[in-house]
Amino acid sequence: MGRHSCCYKQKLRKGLWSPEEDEKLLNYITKHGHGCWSSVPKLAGLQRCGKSCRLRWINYLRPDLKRGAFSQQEENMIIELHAVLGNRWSQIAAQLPGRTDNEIKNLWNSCLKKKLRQRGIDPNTHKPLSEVENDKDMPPSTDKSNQKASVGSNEVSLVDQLPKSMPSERYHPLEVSTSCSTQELFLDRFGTTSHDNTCRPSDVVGSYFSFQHLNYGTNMPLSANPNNASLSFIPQSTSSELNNSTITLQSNTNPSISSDGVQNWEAGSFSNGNNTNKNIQLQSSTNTNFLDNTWGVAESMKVNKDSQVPLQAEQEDLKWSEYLNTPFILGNTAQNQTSQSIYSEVKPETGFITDESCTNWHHSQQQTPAFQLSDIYSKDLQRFSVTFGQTL
DNA sequence: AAAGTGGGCAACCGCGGATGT
DNA sequence: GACATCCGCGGTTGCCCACTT
Repeated sequence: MGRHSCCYKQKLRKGLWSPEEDEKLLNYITKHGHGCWSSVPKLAGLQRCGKSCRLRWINYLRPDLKRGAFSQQEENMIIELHAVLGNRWSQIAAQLPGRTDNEIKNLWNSCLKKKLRQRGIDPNTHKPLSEVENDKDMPPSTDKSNQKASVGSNEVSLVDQLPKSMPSERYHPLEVSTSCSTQELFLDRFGTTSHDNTCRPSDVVGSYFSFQHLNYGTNMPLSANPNNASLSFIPQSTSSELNNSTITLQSNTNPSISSDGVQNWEAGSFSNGNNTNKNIQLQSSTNTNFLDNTWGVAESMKVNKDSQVPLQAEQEDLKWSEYLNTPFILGNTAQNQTSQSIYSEVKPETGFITDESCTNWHHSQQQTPAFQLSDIYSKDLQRFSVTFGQTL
């Protein structure tokens, strides 16, 4: 495992950058691009190592950086993403245009962690502190789902290849048993193209993919249909014309993979009454990603006007923005759900509602241990949505 | 006014993955 | 396959500054 040879060299400046150094680096990269970072300091006339130059560029000099304090939406977004991704700062930063991983990491460590604790939420697990304390009291053997929680992450296990026919009533969080976390599951299944056919997304989505609503300040109705291996986005039925609106992520057997390694997922049958069969190209790339184009969950998320999501009518845009700022809900009865953020007020989460078409695993709020289920499923969904976008 | 303290931030360090030879 | 190099990431450190005593 090699290290930067420049790291061993002496006479290299360390510490804060001077304005002159900034100017040199900025001028050089503006004119020539960074190319090989190890050669940048020499060519730019800097007494720095390449790593230092790269860091300075990424965290400070890059022209697309957004300056200033984080907005509330951005903070919410970070919290939500952290709940999904854990300390994967670079992936979180990828969802926040103009923000760097370092910036987000600092914000988290200095500010957001504190805020969450003040609100009674454990920043590592994103669960209420009381619940976390209870978990600690429990013997390890009684809660396998928590054993996999990694340091600094809230990773929660997911059903691993549950049979399609498994009755939903039997599904209980404590029975969730996996050899890997949800995130790992998706990373494992989606993150590489080298897997054999048993590791396609359809296995996950189609076999037994469960979602529910997560009150992180977003309201994202989705459903999974285990019968046709599809993940559906069901806009909140705030108006009659949207009642039938769905975006179905067709889990094709073989998602197309472009030459740059980006897997392309076609969303079939996006319709809102007036517009049918609109295809949504779901790509995981820095420019167009799952969250950006499909269910960006915060107002601050840019709406890529070039995206292939065909938002034609202004009214439609408005409704989309509503969806993007409301919690994950399964089904189209989301208007009954309170959309208060868990981070605004700690309260037991309500159950989740599935799309009516998904009768195989329909859960009603009355008949399930909704809080536990929702706690797990919602995070699974968010992990899926983000991981889907980030790691394909 | 000086010293102490804590928070925020920029930068460094060390590691692992990817790639080239 | 072994090794070297580069890149990127996450954890940590240390400086700066505002605030308090």
